[in-house]
Amino acid sequence: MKWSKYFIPTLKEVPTGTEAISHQLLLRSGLVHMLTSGVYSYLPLGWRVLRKIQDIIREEINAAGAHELLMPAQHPMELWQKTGRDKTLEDVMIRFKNKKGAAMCLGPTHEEIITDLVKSFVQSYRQLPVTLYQIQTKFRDETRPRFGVVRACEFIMKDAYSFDIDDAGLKKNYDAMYKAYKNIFDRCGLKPIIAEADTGAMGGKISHEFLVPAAIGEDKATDENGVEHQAIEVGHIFQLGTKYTEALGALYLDETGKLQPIIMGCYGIGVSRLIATIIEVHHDEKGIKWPIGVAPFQVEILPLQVADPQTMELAQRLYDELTKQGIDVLMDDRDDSAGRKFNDADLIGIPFRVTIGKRGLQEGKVEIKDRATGVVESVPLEGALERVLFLVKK
RNA sequence: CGGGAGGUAGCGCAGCUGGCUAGCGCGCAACGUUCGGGACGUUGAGGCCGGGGGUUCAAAUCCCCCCCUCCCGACCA
Repeated sequence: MKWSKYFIPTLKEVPTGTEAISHQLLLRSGLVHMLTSGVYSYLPLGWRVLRKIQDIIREEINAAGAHELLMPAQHPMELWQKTGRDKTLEDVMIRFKNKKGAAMCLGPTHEEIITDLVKSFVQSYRQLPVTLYQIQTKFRDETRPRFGVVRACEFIMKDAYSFDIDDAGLKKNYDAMYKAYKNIFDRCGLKPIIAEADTGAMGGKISHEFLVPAAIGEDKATDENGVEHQAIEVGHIFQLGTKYTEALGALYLDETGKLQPIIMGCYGIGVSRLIATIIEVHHDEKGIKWPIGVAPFQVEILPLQVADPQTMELAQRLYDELTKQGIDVLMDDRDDSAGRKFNDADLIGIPFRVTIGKRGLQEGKVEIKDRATGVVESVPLEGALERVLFLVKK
């Protein structure tokens, strides 16, 4: 991607009314734009990051044996009345009446919907277990949205639901998700503290929260040394049991021909919250330092003299070769001052930066900088491609 | 929902004890000079001063009501 043809509206100054570092950097690096409190657009660069995160989630959740689907965002209230959560979640539900006068809401979560769906198709123990998930927008009318996308009124969530014939099956699925979650957060460059937690309005007995220590955390967990941290909840998994399946009549016939309620688990990850959490953990005073797995681009090529044919020819060649190798490359081809291009590069935090300038070219060299470590190396032209490939794949 | 802070150009801000045509920096457009860490000069475009009502010869500025945003707390699947 060429910067001059792309859409990266960076901001030099810290926007008013922002406190959280991640909120400031999300806005300054042109990743998101606020429409109203707690409601955000994801700009091209931010959307790329979200898609990278979603790809990681899909890989790991699929590997845990779950199948992706997509459920509706608008729900009949009738379904929510059956579990009583029309009352317990009343405060956050965005409700409306459709043209026919039916009471509806925008889904704050999907236990009722998935249970109703599974009930329609599953009648026998032979059809179980099954785990389904989606990555979808949730709607919650938060009393107090906070810290940009950390606590938003509209946000992207990965929600998975497992259905089993017994507790042993649930435990197995639960453990598989637990492992998948560890892999996902690890690949996102996060090291969450995993804590047993209250099940709250979700119901069920056992649950674990995945908490990433960060200054703006809304939760507190306690780590293995007994030290309390401020932390952001990025994931939460629940062994729900039969709360929803009994309320909604999701039953199956067991081997003996007896009707039994399906045993359920649910597993959530705040996808859009992750982007902020990653920034909270990976940044410095100059900007974001994306972990390579979620970076919008892996390499930024920064030609300094765009009017110089030799510089641009080399930049273009490197761009083409890296792209051919499947690397996501951003080339800052703007005819702008070196200072601005360097500062923007630091701000948007692409992991590896290749600077091509007259100074280096006279010695037949280009400069490769690792954004995370700050290490700069000067490499000969002919070895540049190999070196970048090595660094990216490491 | 309780408490606090704020709303003036795309962004960051000044002006606010009423008083010239509403300013500054950044950004944006044009031209010229620059060209390895947010360059410089000249010219220019861009404002219902959050909205409504009131006081006054005169309101960004004073009074009343409303809206919006942020922070702390309560709440939080």
